[in-house]
Amino acid sequence: MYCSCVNKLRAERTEDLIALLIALVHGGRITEARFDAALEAVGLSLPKWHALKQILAVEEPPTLRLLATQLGCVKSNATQLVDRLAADGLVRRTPDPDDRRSILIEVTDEGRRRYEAGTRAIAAVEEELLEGFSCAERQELSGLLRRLEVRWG
Amino acid sequence: MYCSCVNKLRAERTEDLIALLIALVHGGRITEARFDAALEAVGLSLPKWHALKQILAVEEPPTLRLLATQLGCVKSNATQLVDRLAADGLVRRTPDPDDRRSILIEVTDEGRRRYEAGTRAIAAVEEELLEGFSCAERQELSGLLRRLEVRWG
DNA sequence: TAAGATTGAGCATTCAATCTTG
DNA sequence: CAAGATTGAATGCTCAATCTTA
Repeated sequence: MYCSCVNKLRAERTEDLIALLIALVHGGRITEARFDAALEAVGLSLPKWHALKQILAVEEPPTLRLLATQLGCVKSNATQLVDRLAADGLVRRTPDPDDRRSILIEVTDEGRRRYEAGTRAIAAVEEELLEGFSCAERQELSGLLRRLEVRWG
Repeated sequence: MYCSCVNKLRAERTEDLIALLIALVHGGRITEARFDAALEAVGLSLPKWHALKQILAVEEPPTLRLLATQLGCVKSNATQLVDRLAADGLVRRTPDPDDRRSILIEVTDEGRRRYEAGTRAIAAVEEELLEGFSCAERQELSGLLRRLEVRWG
């Protein structure tokens, strides 16, 4: 018997499980909201910051296809995210000289400045959010989340 | 010194923190996606199921205002969620006899059946998602998430 | 036909403005 | 004017269909 929970009544146990996973969804959402609030001060959002991070992470300007893969989303989402970033003047679309079907995404100077300011804003919020957690607890949480992602991601 | 992490280089430590919190956001998202996939089979989504749960949780049909409070969202979101639920025939708007500004939200018979089917679908997915986690680990994760919510929520 | 990108429709969410009623 | 509800615009995401190029 792998878990002593089975001694509980079935209904209670189900409630506990729902509570646990709903808490995980909720925890993710409030974390995202905190990041967004911090990034708003520099004119970014978490998806926008994350996209800039991925574009800057590769040597050559990535295609939309590659960006979507890096972000773990569908192509059309990357298209629209780049639309919004371009409207903000943070990225630029350039044609791919090697394949006329593709376009390459470049980060502008302003985009790079914004990304760096965003990274500082994020770091500050992280300190605040994890303030009450010991190193062991952080590693525990990190390990559990990593296992979730490996199993389900 | 509350955490041995401080011995790491600043840059590495920041990366670890980002990784942890991004993992939390990601874990919440993939959990939500799994719930949504399971609920799709019964014609629901996680927000719709959650709304039905909250409406059924109170004695008297709640106002939109109360529903928004229960769901932890703004009024306009509750309005539109109820729009979609009503379009599906799962809830019904009725005027509040005590205050002509308010409307009350009632769950239809079909709505109640859908909610119960959704609850069974969710329970099945939960078993699957938490299969590899011991009771102690579940309690650990639950406790950490609860502390996050208390501190940030 | 395949692949890269875009567009259109829909869900879920927020904020700001508005309309009705208290 | 306050409060309840709605509407419109925006962000962010999905899927299905389309357009262009390989």
